[in-house]
Amino acid sequence: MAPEEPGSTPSAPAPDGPSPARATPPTLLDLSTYLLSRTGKAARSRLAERLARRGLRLWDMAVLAALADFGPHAQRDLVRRLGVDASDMAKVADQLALAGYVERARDAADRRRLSVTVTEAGRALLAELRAEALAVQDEVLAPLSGTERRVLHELLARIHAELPGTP
Amino acid sequence: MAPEEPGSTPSAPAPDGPSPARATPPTLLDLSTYLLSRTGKAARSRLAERLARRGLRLWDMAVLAALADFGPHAQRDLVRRLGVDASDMAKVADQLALAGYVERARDAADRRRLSVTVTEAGRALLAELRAEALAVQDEVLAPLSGTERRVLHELLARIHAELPGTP
DNA sequence: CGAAATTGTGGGTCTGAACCCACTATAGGC
DNA sequence: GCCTATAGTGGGTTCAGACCCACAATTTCG
Repeated sequence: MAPEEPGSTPSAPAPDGPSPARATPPTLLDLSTYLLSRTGKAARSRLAERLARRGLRLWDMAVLAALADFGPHAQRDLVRRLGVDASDMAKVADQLALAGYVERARDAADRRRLSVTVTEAGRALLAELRAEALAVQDEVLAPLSGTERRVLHELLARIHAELPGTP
Repeated sequence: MAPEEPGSTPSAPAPDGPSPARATPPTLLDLSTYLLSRTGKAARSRLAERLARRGLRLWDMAVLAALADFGPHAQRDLVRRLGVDASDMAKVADQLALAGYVERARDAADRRRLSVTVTEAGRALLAELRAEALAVQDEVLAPLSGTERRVLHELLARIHAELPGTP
């Protein structure tokens, strides 16, 4: 299991890297679980940070995307599609409506329902957010070639498709 | 931009999937950022949940791995290597020592330093945790073949290597 | 009609992660 | 010997995410 390596005693300047003893344990690097978790976290936090600068959260983007892709939803359908808590969705929708990115209207057929629709401003915002996400992607995937990025995307898509959403 | 699709009105039973209107917005699925974030989160939370059943956190595993891979560390070196807050590391080390997975001893040369060493119990635990991580990996990467998993691992490793740790 | 279920909302809690400061003990420069 | 820097610790705060309950308005079922 090769447990013996100096590292703590800097007597032998191991050819590991520039800084001393900063390397991640191989036991962790061997785990795809670990790499996936780490890179995923990097991607998420970078995007979240960019959205935060606009006063937005990741859920805001998800809601806009759902509305732009699939058309108007009742709030409960957004809840089902995105797997958020209904109460949290109410808050997100409220914020987005206040900022003018979506419009809410009582459904005439069932007046309990609130039908949510993207506005033009919402679509424009979504386009910008998409650009931000692509920028982050470019940062994170910097070491990969175009082909490699496509391969990665395809593999991740297959994994994602099989993940239990909230069934 | 193909914004028009029924989805909300279940008049047309689109051949999307079994459950109605549960599909993730393509705008999100197109982003490798999103897929990376989602799959990474799935991996991390699954592993975290397994560790929690043993009363452990992810950091415990990271510390054990560092000690097993690189030998004894002063606490401050663990802090540097893993990028944790010194105060938090103190707590983790304390827990691990209490449970008998590591031993702490004052460094004779510099009596401010606490030298942390894995015990046999610690190594045994790490082996079990590694097995748990591999089990999670098998769950998450289920849709991929062996070759594909190797490709994915290699791509992720390259990405991870270029991520700014905390320099 | 009356009872039961559903939709949206407001106001919480609980958890983990990350961070920060004050303090003690020790070391090292001068 | 003094003065500054460093190692570890204890006791916090802050923040986001997920969750949960009680409630009003409304629909639907018996």
